Amino acid sequence: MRTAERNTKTRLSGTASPEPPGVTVADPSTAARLTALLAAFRPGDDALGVSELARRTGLPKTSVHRLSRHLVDHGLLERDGSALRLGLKLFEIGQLAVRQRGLVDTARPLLADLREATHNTVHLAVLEGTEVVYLDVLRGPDAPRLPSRIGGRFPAHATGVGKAILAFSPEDFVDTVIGAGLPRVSRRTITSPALLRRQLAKVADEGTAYEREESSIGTVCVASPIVDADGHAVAAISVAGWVNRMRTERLAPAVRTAALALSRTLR
Amino acid sequence: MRTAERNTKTRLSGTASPEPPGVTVADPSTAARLTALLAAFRPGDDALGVSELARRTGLPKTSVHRLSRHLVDHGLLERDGSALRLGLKLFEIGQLAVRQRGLVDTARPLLADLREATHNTVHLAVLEGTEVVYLDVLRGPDAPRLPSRIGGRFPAHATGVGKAILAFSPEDFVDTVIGAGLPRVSRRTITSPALLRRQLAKVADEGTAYEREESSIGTVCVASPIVDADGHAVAAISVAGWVNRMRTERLAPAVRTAALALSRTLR
DNA sequence: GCATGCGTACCGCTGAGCGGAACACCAAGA
DNA sequence: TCTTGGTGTTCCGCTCAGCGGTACGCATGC
Repeated sequence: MRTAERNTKTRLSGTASPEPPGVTVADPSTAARLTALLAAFRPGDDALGVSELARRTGLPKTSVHRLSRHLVDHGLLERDGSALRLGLKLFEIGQLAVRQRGLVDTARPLLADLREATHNTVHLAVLEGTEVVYLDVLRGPDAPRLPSRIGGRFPAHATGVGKAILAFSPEDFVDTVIGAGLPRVSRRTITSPALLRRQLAKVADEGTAYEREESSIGTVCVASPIVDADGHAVAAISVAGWVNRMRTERLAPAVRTAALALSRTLR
Repeated sequence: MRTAERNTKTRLSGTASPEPPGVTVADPSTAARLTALLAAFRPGDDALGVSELARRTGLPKTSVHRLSRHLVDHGLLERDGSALRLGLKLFEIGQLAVRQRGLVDTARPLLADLREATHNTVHLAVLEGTEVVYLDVLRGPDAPRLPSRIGGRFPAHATGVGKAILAFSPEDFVDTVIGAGLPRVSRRTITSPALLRRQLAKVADEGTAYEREESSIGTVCVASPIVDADGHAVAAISVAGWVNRMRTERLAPAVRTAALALSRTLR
């Protein structure tokens, strides 16, 4: 085997399993190594060194060195001295990735209206696995410091948009998410499968999902799904704000209306 | 040689040059092939088929098939039936790429203020080669249909932000851009090196760059560079609007002020 | 001095990647 | 109906791009 199996020796755990702990790449394909390298960059950090990347990916330092040189040659990475950062080309391609869906462009004006009308932060998100990915975030004028970030991820069950999407997704899909576990994000996060299912049933009935300090203390949110012709959710929008300043029930109709309009436009 | 050299036969040009015309990949490295595949997607198009991708990249259909399967496995591409589109993971990584620079986050509030004050579309862009890449675009309420797009490219010499950056860049850099040619974008695009140099000198003197229907007929724009401690431009911001509705001279101080403030904040 | 971290270079082995050939499929046109 | 030309996909033997251990130069900080 060509993979860096030797790395296990440093953390000598008696794992007989084929996959050592960490983010180590099992798949020896070059594509796997390259994506691992790109995915090694995390929200917080700036430029990373070869050694740090090797540590994160589980690849030999030598390999990281060579691969990164290739990626730099093609603009996917950039050199800053001897450190590496994600290249602008990735940003360009990434923008195309969402634009392809058409969702962002179509939703933009409506989201802007919604922010204007509510003076709060509005979100557009899709489901990816058990998490939501924020495609667009328009911050309100007096918005709280929300954990949501364009391109950022968040556990679906802990967000309004997540619950809105799940409520309009096939049953077995919800099972998968629940089966994967409901990690606690804030003090109020729903971690009980039964409670979640009860809430989702209500959401499916009303068309709007509420979230009260389940993702971060001090904030609440109302969400509603964007559905396709079959009634399945493809995305969701939400309005979020301070728990003591925002009356979620009052904003629900606005969010619901915008979501319905968007669903119709996309059809 | 392993590369798809055979492709030249179809367009049998007597090129003895090592690089056949088109976007064909000369570099036989896997990284090159993978990036070529990702870069094959263009702003307009939605999901692409294997054959189309093979045509665009110059790679054998078989290779595209295999490579794309790998990329799909790792989330960089997604399958839609048998067609392929850019994956959401690329969007996520792409967002990190700009966030790493800190520019976007720092500029956001100021750009929002600028839009609020001017009621026009504001831009944040950096220089990449001979073109500018838009990192952020905040559309004004009564904005014209500008060709600028987040993540989009545009020839530097034909935009306000481009001229602002060039005016505060090392001489030899400007030479390179001019040497690469000044393609005409609109009827009013500056294609004369001498005229461009004269304008850049004025921009360097005043700190603001103007653009009058040089990128698209009907629109004008005022721009000002974000400079580092050495006085070199790292980016630029601009306000753009209708040619007959916007008085660029009047907005110049606002743009200049915002740019200076941003430059100071980033230092 | 001597660790310990870094980024980088050398170089022989080898299997992942390669792509031609052939496949099944689905139109549109004869 | 049988082409013809376009898809996407599978097979399989050859081979060179990628691999990674080893080694080096250079900063750090005991």
